[in-house]
Amino acid sequence: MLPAKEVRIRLSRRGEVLFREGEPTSGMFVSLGAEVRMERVGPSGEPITIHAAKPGRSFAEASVFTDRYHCDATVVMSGEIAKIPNSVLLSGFANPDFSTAYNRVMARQVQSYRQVLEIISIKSADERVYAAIVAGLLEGTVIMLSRRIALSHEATYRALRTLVRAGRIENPGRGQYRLPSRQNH
Amino acid sequence: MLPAKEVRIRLSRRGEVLFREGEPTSGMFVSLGAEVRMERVGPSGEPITIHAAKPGRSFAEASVFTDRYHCDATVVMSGEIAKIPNSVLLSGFANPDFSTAYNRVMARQVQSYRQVLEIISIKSADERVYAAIVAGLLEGTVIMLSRRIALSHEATYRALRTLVRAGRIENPGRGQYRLPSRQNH
DNA sequence: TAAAGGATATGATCGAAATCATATGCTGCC
DNA sequence: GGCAGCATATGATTTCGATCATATCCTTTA
Repeated sequence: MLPAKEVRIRLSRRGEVLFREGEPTSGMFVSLGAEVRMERVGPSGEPITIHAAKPGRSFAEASVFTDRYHCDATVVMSGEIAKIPNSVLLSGFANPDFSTAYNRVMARQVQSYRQVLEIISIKSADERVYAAIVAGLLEGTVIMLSRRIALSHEATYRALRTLVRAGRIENPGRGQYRLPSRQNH
Repeated sequence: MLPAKEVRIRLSRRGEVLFREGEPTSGMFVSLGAEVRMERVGPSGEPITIHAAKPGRSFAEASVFTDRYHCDATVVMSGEIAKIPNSVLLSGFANPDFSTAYNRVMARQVQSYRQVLEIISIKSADERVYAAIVAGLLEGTVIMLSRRIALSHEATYRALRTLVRAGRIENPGRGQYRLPSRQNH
């Protein structure tokens, strides 16, 4: 739906700076394999992380609506990154199909963020991990899950163990966890 | 940009419920003068504030892509609220100007959720509260802030006190907190 | 104007998660 | 094959936020 030749895909190396706070905006990005951290410096000069974009996620979507980037974007894990120039995205809005599809993506994002937000608000580690598994957040390693739900990985492992012992989840093999197949009608 | 006659504007009174979790979606809303709080009840029955929509802000934007509302919306301050039916919004995507404007709103939402997510991931109460203030999340009461950043209000008050004592924020009056005006060149 | 309810504020105690520590299994790679 | 690095896993200790408790201030309302 977007002109493919306008979307540039580049391999970005760890340490590379995609944009800095205050620079004129040029476009939004979609990480294909890289991990990018966006941060601002706080009033006392300390870095404040705004967002950590992982592979498959987009970032700087608001670029097209503002004239300056409001944070720094640094590549923390090398990988490919696609860049969609402001002009391309803007002209994409003239296409109803693109507009609808893009908005669906954004709406999903909002929903998923709300869900994670809710899960993180659960105080008990056991219930938090359980809710995360129910929500399908256990993709990849346990450590990645633990970071997603703002819990130490030790606490996450312990919660998983507790849930297994309580029969609320299954542990078919080392490092593998899943909801029980509900034969229990 | 949208057919005016399709957009219903109503005066909503404090305490009125616009929609409840689980109800079929009928449309999204834009607050003109009202303040609306969206919350869900957590697993332990405690209210979790998802979003507090102030005058000029829209909410329930995902309505058009989902069939059920996922939270309760209650009017906490009387005022006018516009309702945009799903069908109207969908046809609005045919209009490039509307698509662009609407996307601006969504991009802002995504940005704000990401930021809150990062802030909640900060373990230290002091740093969490400080980051929240830097992010401009201290609107309304301290208790509302504490719920937004998933911290008990007692811990939030204590963190505020610590930050004031450390000179990182100012406390010009009871219940008032703000970043220092940086005369510190 | 008095009462009620909510926000602000802070002290005391407790428990759960963070942290530190250690060990093993697995995978990639030189 | 052997080493390095990372994920998995769990024990021990500590710390910090949750919780309970209490008091004042302020706004609303009866």
